[in-house]
Amino acid sequence: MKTTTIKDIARALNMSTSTVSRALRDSYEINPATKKLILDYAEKMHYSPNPIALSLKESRSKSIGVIVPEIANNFFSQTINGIEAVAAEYGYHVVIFQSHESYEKEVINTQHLVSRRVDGLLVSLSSLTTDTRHFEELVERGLPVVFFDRIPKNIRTFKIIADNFLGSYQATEHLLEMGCRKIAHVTSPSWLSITKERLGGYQQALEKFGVPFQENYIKYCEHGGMVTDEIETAVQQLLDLPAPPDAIFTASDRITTGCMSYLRRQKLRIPEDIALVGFTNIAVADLLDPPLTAVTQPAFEMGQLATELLLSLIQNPEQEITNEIQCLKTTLTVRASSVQQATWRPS
Amino acid sequence: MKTTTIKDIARALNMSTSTVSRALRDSYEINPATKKLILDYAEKMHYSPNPIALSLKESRSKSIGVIVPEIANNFFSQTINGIEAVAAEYGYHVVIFQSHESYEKEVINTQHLVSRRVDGLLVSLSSLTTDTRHFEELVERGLPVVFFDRIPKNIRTFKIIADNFLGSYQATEHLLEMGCRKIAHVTSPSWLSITKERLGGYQQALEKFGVPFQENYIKYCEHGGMVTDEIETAVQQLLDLPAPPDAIFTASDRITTGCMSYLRRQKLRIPEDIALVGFTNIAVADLLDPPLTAVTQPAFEMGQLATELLLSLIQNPEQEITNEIQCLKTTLTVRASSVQQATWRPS
DNA sequence: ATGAAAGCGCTAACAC
DNA sequence: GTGTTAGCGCTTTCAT
Repeated sequence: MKTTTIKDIARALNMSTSTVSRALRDSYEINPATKKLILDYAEKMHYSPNPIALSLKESRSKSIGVIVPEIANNFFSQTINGIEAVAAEYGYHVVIFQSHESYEKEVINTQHLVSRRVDGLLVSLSSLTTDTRHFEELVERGLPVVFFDRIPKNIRTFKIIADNFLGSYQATEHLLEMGCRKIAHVTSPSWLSITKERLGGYQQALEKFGVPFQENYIKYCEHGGMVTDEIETAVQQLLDLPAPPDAIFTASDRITTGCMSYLRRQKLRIPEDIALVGFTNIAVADLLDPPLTAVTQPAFEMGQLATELLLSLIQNPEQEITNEIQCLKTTLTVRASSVQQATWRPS
Repeated sequence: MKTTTIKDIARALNMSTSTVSRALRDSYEINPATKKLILDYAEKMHYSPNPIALSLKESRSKSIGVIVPEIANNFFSQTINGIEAVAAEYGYHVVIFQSHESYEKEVINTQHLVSRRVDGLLVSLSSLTTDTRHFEELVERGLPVVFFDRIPKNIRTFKIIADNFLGSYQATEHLLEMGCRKIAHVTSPSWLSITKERLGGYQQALEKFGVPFQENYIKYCEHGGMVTDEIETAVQQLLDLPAPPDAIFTASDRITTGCMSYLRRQKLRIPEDIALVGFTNIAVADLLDPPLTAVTQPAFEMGQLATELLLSLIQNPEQEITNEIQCLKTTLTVRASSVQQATWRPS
């Protein structure tokens, strides 16, 4: 598509490109009459500055890269909404890549984005990422990077997370208050930050209630639930225990729905046979059978905050990183999946 | 972040930039020894070509723009997956904008993407778009544009849709076979292509069964369900009819869940009091209460196909547009929301 | 086999 | 108030 350039305008109006450039940027040095002439002509020709030329000149792309495990996921698509909202406001555009929970894809995505010359990076680690040197190196080379949700240890930069510990504590406490004592936890891989944080909250709640922690009630899904099989195996192993759980606390969108689906296929009644609470942002929690008790994260706000920090880092890369980790509150919404009809009345 | 340029390499190795450039592109004219020297040094310095410089030179950005109503939506996030898969394969990156079902935002997004110099555009119209001149003009100016799902009339370019007519026909036929005779249809605004196509299939099924079409069983949601209120008003109006419907056929993710949620709050039993079938790609249809009968679109494939056509158009803008509209098959999955227990047995 | 120079679109330092 | 020029990183034509 042929587009008008400053040069075209200059030639048509018989002046130099710098005059045109200055007029378009509304410089005070340009004669108002000339300015009007140029502006009118530019308007007429649909002139719009070429951002690529500008990027080249100013060696910045005005774009930020985002790497998430997957887009088709309530939590991440909500986060992306927040990211886009802030980015757009500051004139940045957003290039999104998916790791599909694969370490290799994450590394390749990173290389792509760097070679694309994004001005900064927003990352939530894939479930199979244990080695984060590909990011460390970038941070050392001075590229602004902000992590959210699944964050690395030992990389000194901003990180935004939900209060996974407290969210998980509250969910577990709720199950305990409902009378459950054999609470299983089906979660993401053990090495992920969110896994550790959530496991911590779970343990602390147990402790408060004097319920001993049992290792075999914890099941890790390596692929974060991307592989249906791993969820079903985990749940079946739980059901096969000598003392099968009376409740399951699940740690992500996919694990939660996968788990619920499997329990139903096994004809287990929720919550009568087994209670269920999910750490999930699924949109239709109250339309499920039964309505699902859920801990939700402020996904949109997390995306916003992460982007604001990234942009501030882009504008001032030398700034001191205080408040390295910021924690946003989760919300526990109690629904029927964790509450025996007899004992429960809506508040 | 300081990156290595061809110039840096040239200076370091004491040769000209053209030699370096040629070596990096593996030109036959370069002495193998020199070539190796350059390649090794480039490797060592993490050289990667600056795509911005390339874009400027070749006046193409190797990026495509996508405008969808919203990302946090099963259908569109699945489509985007398909888009990204194909784009990545061809070395293109994808810039996504959301219209949030607003005509004004759609126009602004379009301008943004054009001024960003995307090489092509992939669009699904917002529910409030009745005037498509902003796209017509681009197509006339020679920008490759491909539409999917919600497509305009009278713009001569490729369009990908699901077989909305047949999908809708089958859904309605199924309800009729289940014995429903008062079938309401809650759908998107009347002017959208998908609305017309789906209404057409609905009508044809009624006709086949000799059931008269009743205008007051059709409810349009102007904002495509983005506003919860419009859905609830629509459903309530249906329930208030002298002969309230015995079934509702809903036309999108949001309308479907909004409708289901309202019916439940009104303590209507599905399907005993009223059957429900949704034209929706919601992931957890079988976990809902009751499991939801749904017509699903091949969203991923639609994204793939649309992108392939767009890229072909980018590579050859002058090509003749044959097969202007391509139609992919939908799938009807029957679940409990449309089937009385007594009469139904799982196949 | 290698180098010099122009040009992609734009800005800004430096003339005049 | 306006023009000339160099340069952002890269490719490519035209020398040599």
